[in-house]
Amino acid sequence: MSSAAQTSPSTAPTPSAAGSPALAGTSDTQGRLLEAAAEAFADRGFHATTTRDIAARAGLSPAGVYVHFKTKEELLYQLSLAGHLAALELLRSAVADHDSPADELRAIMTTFSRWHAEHYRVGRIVQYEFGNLTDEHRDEVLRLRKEIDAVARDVVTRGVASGEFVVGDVADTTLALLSMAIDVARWYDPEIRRTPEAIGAAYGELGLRLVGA
Amino acid sequence: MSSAAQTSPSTAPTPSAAGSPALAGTSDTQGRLLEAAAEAFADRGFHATTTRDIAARAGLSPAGVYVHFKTKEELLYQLSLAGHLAALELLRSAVADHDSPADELRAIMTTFSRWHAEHYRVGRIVQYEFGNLTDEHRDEVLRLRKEIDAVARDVVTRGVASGEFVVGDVADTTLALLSMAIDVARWYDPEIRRTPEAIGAAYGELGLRLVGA
DNA sequence: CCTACCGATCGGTAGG
DNA sequence: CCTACCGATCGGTAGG
Repeated sequence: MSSAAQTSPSTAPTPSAAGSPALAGTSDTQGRLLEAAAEAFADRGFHATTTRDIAARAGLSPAGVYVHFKTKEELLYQLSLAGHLAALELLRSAVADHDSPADELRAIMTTFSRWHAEHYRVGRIVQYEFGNLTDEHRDEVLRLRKEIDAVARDVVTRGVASGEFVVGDVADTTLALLSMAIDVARWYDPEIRRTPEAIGAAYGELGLRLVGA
Repeated sequence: MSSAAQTSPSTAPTPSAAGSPALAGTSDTQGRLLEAAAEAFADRGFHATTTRDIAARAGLSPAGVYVHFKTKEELLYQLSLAGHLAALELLRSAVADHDSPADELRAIMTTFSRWHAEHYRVGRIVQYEFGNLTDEHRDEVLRLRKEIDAVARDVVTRGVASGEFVVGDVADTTLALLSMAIDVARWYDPEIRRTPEAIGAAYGELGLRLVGA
């Protein structure tokens, strides 16, 4: 239900800048800054967002950002990391909760596309602001992206092996499946009448069609 | 073969800033500026690109951009407009060249995904820099986007009517079809071994699967 | 967490 | 199409 990665519930007053990438309903200043940055980065993009804008949205002075984060990129990194971790965890849970490739694939597509609708701001940051990370941070996040791909590819591979799926090419098909769900973050708008749940359900079925199941 | 919209082959020396959004292999200064801007906008994004960088790539002084374009956004607009026109023309031709919904859909998916690979820079500008246009320019381009959607939706609608296609929901399915092709611009990298042609062929078949044909 | 501020850069213009 | 430049803004820091 939450977009957050697992957060150690440290009530200890550790003001470390490497703090938890909570993002959920936190009301502490660090969480407010992350939420403000998520909104701004998703709406205007990383470079078009000023640290002053983030600070203002969080109710701080222009320099208030730097009390909690070393750089503007650090804010992007925390959001990107938390988003990737959440997405990976979501896919892994979807697979773990089912026991045939078809059910797993439906669950993956349902949960992944729904997530990109519900959390379309973080989704956009994950998918489109990736290139603005530092080299080190990009490399780290890239590892998570490969894990996400691997989870999906594994389901398709097993479905083909069991004869449940018939596909032309596993890699092509996996990529197209993920594309459908990822692109939701681009076109989703909270104003539209389709709910994230309905989108998830539709994409679960579309995913099965793509593998001939 | 070309990414350009129809260009009046004006050899007349009209140095108008409203000149042709050629983008093809033009070697005139305006074309060089557009190509330089396309590279920079696609690689770093609109806001992260400086007019000085564009000018340098085109071999001009820092202020050289303003000889040909009123603002940095004007450059983005010309690229976005030309890209949308090219994409729309491509889809219309694909439909015109075939005479059953299945063949039309395969052609649409093949050409659209191939185009997003071959012209992934312009594709990224079209899909992801859209929000950086001025209100007027965004409205104008939005009309083209709706026409693009309409071409695809019409093919799906006719396929359902003729019984060739079986889909859950026409709008959902159309959106998912376009998503697959559009997302190519996000992940495509000229370094990979898959060619734009191979991607097009694969996506043509994937599109048919999605409509149960 | 704030005030005050700096150095750098940027889009755009003046005036050839 | 260039040189020279301006006004504004921005990320980040000093020093409380």
